[in-house]
Amino acid sequence: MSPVTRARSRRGQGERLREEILEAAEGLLLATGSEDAVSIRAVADAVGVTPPSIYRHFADKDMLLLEVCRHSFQRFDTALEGALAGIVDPRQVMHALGRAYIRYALDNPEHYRLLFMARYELSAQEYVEEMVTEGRSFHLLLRVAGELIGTGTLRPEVAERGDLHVGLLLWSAVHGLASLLVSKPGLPWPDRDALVDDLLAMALRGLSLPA
Amino acid sequence: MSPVTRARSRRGQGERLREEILEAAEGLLLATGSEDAVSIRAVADAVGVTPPSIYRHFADKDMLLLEVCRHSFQRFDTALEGALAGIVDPRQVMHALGRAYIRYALDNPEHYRLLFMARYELSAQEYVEEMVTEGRSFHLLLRVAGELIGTGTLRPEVAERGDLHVGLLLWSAVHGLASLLVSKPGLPWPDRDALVDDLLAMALRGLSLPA
DNA sequence: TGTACATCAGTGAACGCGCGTTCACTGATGTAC
DNA sequence: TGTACATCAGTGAACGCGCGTTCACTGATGTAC
Repeated sequence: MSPVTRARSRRGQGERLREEILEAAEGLLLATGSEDAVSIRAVADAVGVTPPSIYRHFADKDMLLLEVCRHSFQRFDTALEGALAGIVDPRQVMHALGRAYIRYALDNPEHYRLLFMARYELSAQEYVEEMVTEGRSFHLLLRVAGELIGTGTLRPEVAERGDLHVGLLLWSAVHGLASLLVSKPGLPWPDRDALVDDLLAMALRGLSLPA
Repeated sequence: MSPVTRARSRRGQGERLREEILEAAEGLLLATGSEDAVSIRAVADAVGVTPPSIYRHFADKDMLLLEVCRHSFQRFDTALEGALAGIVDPRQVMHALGRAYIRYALDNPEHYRLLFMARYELSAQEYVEEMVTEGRSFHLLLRVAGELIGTGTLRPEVAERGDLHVGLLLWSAVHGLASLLVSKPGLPWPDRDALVDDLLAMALRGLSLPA
């Protein structure tokens, strides 16, 4: 119960606390599994600092949450990219991507909620959507969609819609399963791996010409 | 600014207020577009009554929200069923269902959030998931999935998984698009109707034997 | 037909809580001379 | 090498707010006699 004794940061070392605050906020999100648990006071407590000192590093609570979001997007990007090592065939890349995507959502449900399911007020909403469209994962998705089109094996009426259209269709399928698993874990889910594989097979086959 | 003058309910008419409370809560959700705006006090205000009188009709706030949820599920069920009038071919039923589903989500984004995207505490979570699995729409989904299997036009390795598996795959695809449209309205969405149609075509084709 | 009374829908005031945020401050750190 | 001083990371106390919930109550309604 005795508070953690912190050495005050040396001059010019103030940035260290900033990082600790972000990590604590992310940790709280993961540990409590609830966005509501991330309050200025709870974060300050977790870091071992008083609430006002948060404001030296973040303008207000919204900005803090936005930065947590940015961090989470980067973790997410890294996780997806890591799953693609050495795979070149676009169909296999898409499978690996989908599997890694759903795995990330299941392993980090609260982060996933924050990235793709949460509601934000108008100004924050804009920022978060920009994080999506400017993010590495979104570009990865579009690139793979483009490569799929490039193989010439997609149905022409699909291919001509372009990579954004194709990418969003694939993302919809994968996000649908991921977010249902996250928000309704208690449904009578059949074997998850089979479901994921069948979903990806369904989506890719549905876009493709008959073999 | 002057408060609405309400006649007190006659004896035995107390149930009327209960309905008004539910309607006000739903209205608040729709109007403000935010679950946070649904507070006991705000609901009481909207109805023209003092906060404590809510407790005559609902044990606590969670119970109130749960009842709002139940109401919303019924509106949702009714909307879906209404879209199927006269359609018998399972593929056409699935298309109509998917279109109605996404239309409902876009027309009632906050209700959709409440039903399929929100986080609930443990006890409430159970109730809501029961509302899903016991609901008319879920049964409708399973029935259509079963009918699709019954046509003999699905791929055998898919058909043999059963209607729950097939139903969840179709739901995933549709929910994915619906929930992305709801949570990321600012993305560079191509034509929505085309996207919906292509998504449904993709899913159904992906599950089916080549024509 | 008139009156005393039980019922019960809704009130008014208050509680304790955790929240985001502010403000004037402290005191160790590093620097200028 | 020693000392006065500016810097600035972090503190302590307090603010006002809206919230869910409680409690003892009021007073119109309907009923029993």
